[in-house]
Amino acid sequence: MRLIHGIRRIDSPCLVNVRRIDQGCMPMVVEMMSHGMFLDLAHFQRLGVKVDGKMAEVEAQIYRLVGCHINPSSSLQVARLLFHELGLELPGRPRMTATGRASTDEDTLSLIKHLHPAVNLILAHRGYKKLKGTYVTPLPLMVGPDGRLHCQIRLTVARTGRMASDSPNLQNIPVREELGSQVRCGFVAEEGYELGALDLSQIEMVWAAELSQDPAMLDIFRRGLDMHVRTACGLFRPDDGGTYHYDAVMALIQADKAGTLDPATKAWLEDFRKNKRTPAKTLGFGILYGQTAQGLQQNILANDGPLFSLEECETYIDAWYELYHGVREWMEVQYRRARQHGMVWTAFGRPRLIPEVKAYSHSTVNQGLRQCGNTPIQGSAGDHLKIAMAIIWLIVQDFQYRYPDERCWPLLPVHDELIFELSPSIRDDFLGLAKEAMETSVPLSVPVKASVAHGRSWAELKS
DNA sequence: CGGGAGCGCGCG
DNA sequence: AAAGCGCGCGCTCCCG
Repeated sequence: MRLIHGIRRIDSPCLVNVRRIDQGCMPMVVEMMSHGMFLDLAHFQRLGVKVDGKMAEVEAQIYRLVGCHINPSSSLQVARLLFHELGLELPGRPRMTATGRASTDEDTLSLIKHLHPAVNLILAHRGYKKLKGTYVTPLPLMVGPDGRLHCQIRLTVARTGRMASDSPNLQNIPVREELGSQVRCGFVAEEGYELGALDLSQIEMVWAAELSQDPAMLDIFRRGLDMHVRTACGLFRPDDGGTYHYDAVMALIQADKAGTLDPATKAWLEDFRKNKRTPAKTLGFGILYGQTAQGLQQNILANDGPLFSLEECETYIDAWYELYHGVREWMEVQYRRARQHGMVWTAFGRPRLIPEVKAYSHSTVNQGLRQCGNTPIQGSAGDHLKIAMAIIWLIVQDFQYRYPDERCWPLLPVHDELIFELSPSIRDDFLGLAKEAMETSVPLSVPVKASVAHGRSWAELKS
């Protein structure tokens, strides 16, 4: 099978292919950097005042509680305050950083937040300070004379082949938390235009299915099922000992969307989401990263899920690999490949050297093995977006030629999505064609789905 | 005062 | 202890 510009799927290292992929997306990348993103400076101004207010409030509360001024940004001072002066005890073993100092990161502090009100205040302060210092204050200062924010897009820094952004990094603009997503509200289209987004749906899971050719995974994506519900039904048992049935759960989800669910069933569904589907989703992503039982336990907890014992976590990891056994076999192939060749590669032949697999240290070897499992998946998805960009670039040029008075600007790639600034009059046509191009740019064993969104600000692009 | 670890955390 | 992949970056702390 042959893709654009002679790019092809190939199961061996192929630098010619890599050059074709990276050069293919260059025209769009160059244009993205030169357009830049438009900021609503007044919004940032208001947000700054708001965050400053909250930060001052929290500082005062901390002072009132502990009677002295500490710097919540200093992990040393925080550790001294919490663990020595207040004498708070961590459940389980003490958590240390790599250099042997007491850890004070969010996961650690959340374990003791019920022991003293200052803990939550310190976390809150960190959040505000991060928001202010990383986004709200510096970004408006980096706007160019054209009123727009230009980043550098790096094609080759990430060793998986993903793109990266710096000066500033526009690929880590907040979105997950409510207050953080207000930063995205400040990324807007210029007056008279709109932002549009195209997203490769679940692309890493799709590539896991494609690379491993695991039958159960292929079946899920071919039939367009909800993988996490499916996994949850395969892994978990209801308290009454029966089994969850995929079709029954999906029927409830549909009914919930239609708003025709009685309160009791709705509560049951919420419980299923929180305690079954989300943990199954967390587990699935963890698997792609080579996560162990300990990490999984923490992560499910961090995602507001139930506390599983380490034994349970191990059982679930094993059960996941049982459910999708092709993935385990594929990972073994990657390990062997790395030991033999010292490298792994993506579906398009982009190689990554993994010298760690030959190291003496166990932990280093294990780190290398996790990279072996993850790199072809993350990297193939990265190649995939680059190839999609090369093809969508043709559509962009076509629109720019046919509608010289309208705007059709690519602005930013974000790992599995593309952001554009568009005239409303061409928006639907362009996004429709680009969506189709994105879905067909790389033919796989399963359908590739792209999702589309548009709105005045970046915050409205969640589809 | 500039440079560089170390830590922590934002995103996919 | 993060034994979770890939990035970039701000702040603290310490050094020369």
